[in-house]
Amino acid sequence: MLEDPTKLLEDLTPEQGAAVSHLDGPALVLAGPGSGKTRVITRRIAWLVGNGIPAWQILALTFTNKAAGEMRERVDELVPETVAGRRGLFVSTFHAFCARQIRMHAERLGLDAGFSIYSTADQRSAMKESIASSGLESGNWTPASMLSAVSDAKNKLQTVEAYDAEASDFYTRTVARAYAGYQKILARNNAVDFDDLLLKTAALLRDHDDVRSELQERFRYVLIDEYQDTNHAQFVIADSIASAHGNLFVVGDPDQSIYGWRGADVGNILDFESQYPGTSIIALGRNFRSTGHIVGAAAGLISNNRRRKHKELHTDLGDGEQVSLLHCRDERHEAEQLAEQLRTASDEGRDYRDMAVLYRVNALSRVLEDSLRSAGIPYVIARGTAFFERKEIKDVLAYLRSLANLSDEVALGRIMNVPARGVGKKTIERLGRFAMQNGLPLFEAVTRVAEVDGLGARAVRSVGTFANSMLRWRSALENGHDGQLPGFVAQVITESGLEAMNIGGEGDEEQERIANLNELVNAAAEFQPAPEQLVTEGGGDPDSPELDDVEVPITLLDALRGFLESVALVSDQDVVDESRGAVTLMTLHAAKGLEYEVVAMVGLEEGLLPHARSQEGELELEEERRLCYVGMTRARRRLLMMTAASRAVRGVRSMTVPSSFLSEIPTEHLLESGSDPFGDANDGYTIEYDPDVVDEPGELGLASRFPAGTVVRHPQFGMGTVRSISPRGSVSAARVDFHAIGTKTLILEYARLERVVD
DNA sequence: TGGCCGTGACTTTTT
DNA sequence: GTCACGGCCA
Repeated sequence: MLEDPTKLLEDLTPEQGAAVSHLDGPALVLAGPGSGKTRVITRRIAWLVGNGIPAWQILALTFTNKAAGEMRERVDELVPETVAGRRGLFVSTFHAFCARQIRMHAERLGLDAGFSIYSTADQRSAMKESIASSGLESGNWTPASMLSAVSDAKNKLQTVEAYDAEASDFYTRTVARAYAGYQKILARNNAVDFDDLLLKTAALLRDHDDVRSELQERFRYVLIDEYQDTNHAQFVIADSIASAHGNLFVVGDPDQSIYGWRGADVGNILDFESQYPGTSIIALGRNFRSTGHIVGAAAGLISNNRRRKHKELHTDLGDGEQVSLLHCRDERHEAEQLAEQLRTASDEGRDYRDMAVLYRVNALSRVLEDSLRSAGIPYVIARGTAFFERKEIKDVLAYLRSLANLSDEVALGRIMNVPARGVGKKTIERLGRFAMQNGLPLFEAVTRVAEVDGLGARAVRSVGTFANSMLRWRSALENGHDGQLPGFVAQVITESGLEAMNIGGEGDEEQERIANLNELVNAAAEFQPAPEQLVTEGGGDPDSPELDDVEVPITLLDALRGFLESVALVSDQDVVDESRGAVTLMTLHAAKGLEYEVVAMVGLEEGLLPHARSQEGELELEEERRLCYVGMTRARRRLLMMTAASRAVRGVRSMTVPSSFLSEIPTEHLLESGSDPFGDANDGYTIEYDPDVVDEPGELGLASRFPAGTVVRHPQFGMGTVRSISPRGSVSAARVDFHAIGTKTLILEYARLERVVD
């Protein structure tokens, strides 16, 4: 193919071709759903290589490992690695790219190369500690809210100092203190969080001319996928690398911007033109994915957004099926109907792997799983991090992380007494005090446990044994090579006693835990550093036309660090695997960039989509609408949208209102069916609810169910009479006279009050 | 010290 | 309905 690069353009539309063959200067590709965005990027890479640009000068950035992997694969198909100038292509996620830069220049950022990347759970515990030690004890400051404020700041590249300088009111002053304490803890543990990866890379590029010019020199061509979801930090990083040569090629769709809450700035794509004068703009409006009714329905919906660039969408694939809008009685009914629909599609000859079920919140998956399981329909849930959040896996990872980064006291604290070895809170406290008093890292105190005062003989012996194991493993890491990684992981699992601890019983859970531990060893065996990690160590000399074919040997310690990094940066999408022959269940967010023959969206109700937490402002509402749009446009041939007339949330059942988005879809594209719980009930089920509830849909339902005078029963307080009901924010407070204990105020939504019928 | 149990708190989306 | 934490008992 490469002998004649123009062949790369043959089966493309003129617009696609223009994008692919764009050579120098900034370019913005506005790519509607299904318009061949990935195709354009991969062809373009091949085109550049075919036109004499060495692949190692090309940097392609994505948001998920899955997208990066697919891009690599598809480029391989177009231009095999054996072709001259093809080696060294750098395709990576933003976060992995940044992690690598930080690893290479760790010392300049005050880090050790073995730094840990903190997971959400680690972040929370660090923030908790920060809040506690900053004396912010009054309960109003939750770690979650502080972390989100800190994350916002970091995404805007505000360091502690910058944030502090601007903090003027009580709230921001408080955040500033929590932020400062939090960063101190991260530094002490030689750790960074997700946002730091971006922030520190941006700082590295800003403050170190040599690093910046090296990257600028090497990466003459920068391509970015899903540009609408970049935040300010990512913009600065990309801009800083691409500014020297100006070859910044971005692809995205403002209508699919769904990460505003995470700091993504649609302004990056909307203002691209003015940021980069001379930008070539190419709009891809033809949809190759979906049939007419699906495209029409989605286009009708998104046209309700006021803040957008108008864009025509069209398809040549014919009208196809109308979008089915199916109303169900409740979430169980919805789940059963879903299973039935999937079964029908399968009976029609469609493969389960070509079907996906999308929902707004993860909590919805449970009832769907139950139903699919009992219907015998194979399914997988796309939750990339779920595996690594299991306790037995977290334990092993804490060992590994602690070994990779001896300063990581969060990890060390987790494992000192796991499996239980008689090292309790007191012992850990004394070790900590000893470390503090002598200005030592905690790990040092552990290895010198004999010097610590006040410990019992048993504790000294246990800690000593633990310390010896750690030192032994650590020296194995330093002396080993990368091929030993799976063996090493297995060794730690066994010798630490974690294996014995989990072998305990015979139940399904125990079996599963052991299987998971084995799975982790497999993951280590499958782990390979991304190809680009192997190539450039020193060989990345921008003047060398071709990189060495020699792969630099990697030590076991480096391999472990790479493995832990890949574990820290998995996304939900990364575990989506079409080859499993199963229906994929995932959130709407995780579905971005994917496509399926049959797509079902469930829970299309007010409060869920749009989500209650985003109904305050017009901006948030528009993002919810885009989210709905993203979901709908994942479907190639059949789109099924479902509602439940009543839904139990946190154990409380209430009537729902269909999503307002549904009424924004032009009716000619819709085929509405299903039961109307308020109409006649001869459609196969009977109404099983209290008439009081049915009369009052929505959140009023619960309050109206317990008017003053209602006799109720509470699981703890026994029988009582409702005295009054008053709204309290989004919930209702009830004052109840309990016969046994007197008057109490309860939140209706949480108290499990039962109406007692007399 | 460790494990169990009860209570209370909370519940969007994620690299 | 789920999880985390604190208190209590062995």
